[in-house]
Amino acid sequence: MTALKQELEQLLHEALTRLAGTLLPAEVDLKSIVIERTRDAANGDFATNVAMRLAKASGLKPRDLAQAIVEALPQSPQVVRVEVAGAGFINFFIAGDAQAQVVRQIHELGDAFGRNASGADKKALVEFVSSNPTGPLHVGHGRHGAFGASVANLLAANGWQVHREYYINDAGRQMEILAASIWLRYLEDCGETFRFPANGYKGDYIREIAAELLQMAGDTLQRSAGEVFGNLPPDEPEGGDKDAYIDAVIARARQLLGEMAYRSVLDLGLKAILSDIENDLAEFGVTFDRWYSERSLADNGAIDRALQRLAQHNHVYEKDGALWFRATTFGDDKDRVVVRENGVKTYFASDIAYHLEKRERGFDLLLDILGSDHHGYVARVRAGLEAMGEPGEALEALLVQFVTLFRDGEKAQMSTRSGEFITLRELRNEVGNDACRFFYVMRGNDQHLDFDMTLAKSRTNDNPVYYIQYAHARVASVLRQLASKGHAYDANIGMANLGLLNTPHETALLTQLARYPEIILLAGTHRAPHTLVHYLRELANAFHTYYNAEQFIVEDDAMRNARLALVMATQQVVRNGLHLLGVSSPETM
RNA sequence: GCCCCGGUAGCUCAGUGGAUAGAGCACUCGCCUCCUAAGCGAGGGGUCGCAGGUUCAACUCCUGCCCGGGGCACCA
Repeated sequence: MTALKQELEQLLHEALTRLAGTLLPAEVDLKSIVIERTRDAANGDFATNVAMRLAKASGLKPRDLAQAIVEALPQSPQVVRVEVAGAGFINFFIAGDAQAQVVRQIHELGDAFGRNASGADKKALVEFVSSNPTGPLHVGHGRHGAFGASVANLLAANGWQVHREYYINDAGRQMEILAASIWLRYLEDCGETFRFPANGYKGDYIREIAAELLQMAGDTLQRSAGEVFGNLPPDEPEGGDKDAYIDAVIARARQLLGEMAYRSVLDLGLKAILSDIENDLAEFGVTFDRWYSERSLADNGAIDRALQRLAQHNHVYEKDGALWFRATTFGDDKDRVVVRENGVKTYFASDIAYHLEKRERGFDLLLDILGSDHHGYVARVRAGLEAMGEPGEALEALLVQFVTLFRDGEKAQMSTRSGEFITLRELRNEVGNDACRFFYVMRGNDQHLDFDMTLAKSRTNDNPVYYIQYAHARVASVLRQLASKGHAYDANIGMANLGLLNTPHETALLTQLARYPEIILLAGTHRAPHTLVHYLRELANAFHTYYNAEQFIVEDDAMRNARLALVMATQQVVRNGLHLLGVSSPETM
């Protein structure tokens, strides 16, 4: 909420209060005061539809009521003109020097300009990426990283206490498959020959970890192919079931290696892959306050606590030897198994335990950023929270749709080098971190994303990242020119002469600058970084237009410093906005 | 069958119930002896998937239908 908007609200509030009991009912609903920026400058700077909303209650025609409200409005130095327009809009025209005050505010607040306290120190836990540690990150994970980091930044800018977390799925069958895959590649390195399981992980990174294992363990873990594969059920190419086959291979590995050695192979793989993911994300500017292990939930009893909570509230029952959570009571499609017939707890059990544990840590908002294919899971976990006596609304899930890469107008999902899916690292290396971070959040999360690599790489005016960064660099360039022409910016002169900024281009730029705090609030409330992206483009456009129309470094001290104050404020806002998106603000380009 | 997301300009997409539905790209035409032309300006382009409904006012809310994507495990 900008100061001007608040001022107008106050004025309207007074006007409506004056009319209450005469033209308006005694009890006026003050929530009907909505002030918006106008789309068209011909309709003033701000407008309200309050007369149309209250027309029925007053018995007047909207335009007549609007006129009465206008007449009841107190005078204000900020407002030069108020008029009734259209179906009953009240349009406000703001005085130029009042608009220019935003420049002063930006200079005073600097990096903090645009922040607000709407989050009121509420605590949010943003969980994102949480990719299974079975291989490198791909381009879809990149979108999750960029989106999650930007949403977290936006929440923080809105006054939230934000905690960023990555949930490590280190306790499941896919980890067993990882361990077996590494061991089998190791056996190949030891000279054994066999056909690799259809369901094993086949990426090159497995061979790299296997090589590391060979170096560490020598041939101490070697077993003959005959021992390993004797008496196993058929694999898929032989007409068997690939899942049953890989499970048999895993069991055999356990048996031949012993639990200790098997575990060490698994942990080696987990550690290697996790550190690769962590480095990848850190290079991408995406960091976490905590990497939360799924295993630790079982170890610290959180799962048992959650199951007890469910039992206490009478929301579990036994059927077919398994323990079921009565999720249908809470709006889910079907009841869910939490402990299998074989006594093993399901993934869902650790999931609700994890979310309960998040609440126990005191978070008001549990924001999960998930792949769109996880949508069915949200109702379940929310049901679990409610069943345990926690508010279901605390869980908010944002579903991120798929990414399709395009290169030269063609789909490009596969890496030409490895023949596998393009990794995030490859994408970053090809188009650069800034373009990646930016392109990933250009679209709303519920929109499929076509990622145009050719455009992201291009150093042309088509590329929106450069367009915005260029605005920042251009201001830096102006300041360099200023020095070389023997001038220095004088803040006192600049601030004293903000009233000189009254050309249409200056007014347009001032309006854009004043919108920034509103955009931060909006983008934060909607968890919508793309709103900020679009705004920054518009801001850059207003700046470039101004740049083309006017010379900033002029002889007149008052004018020069006023204009410099304006463009430096613009630079600050561009920098603040790009920072929230994880994009750099270069001084030169 | 049920659930979620999308359907807006040739293409990619914005659009908190408000005024003549916007931007970028593409296309056409202009602008550097001047702070970076990675820039600026002008122009053509639309039954907002379809049909009802609510409302002073619907791209926006509700219902139904059509098309596209995804999901519906004692997997994780």
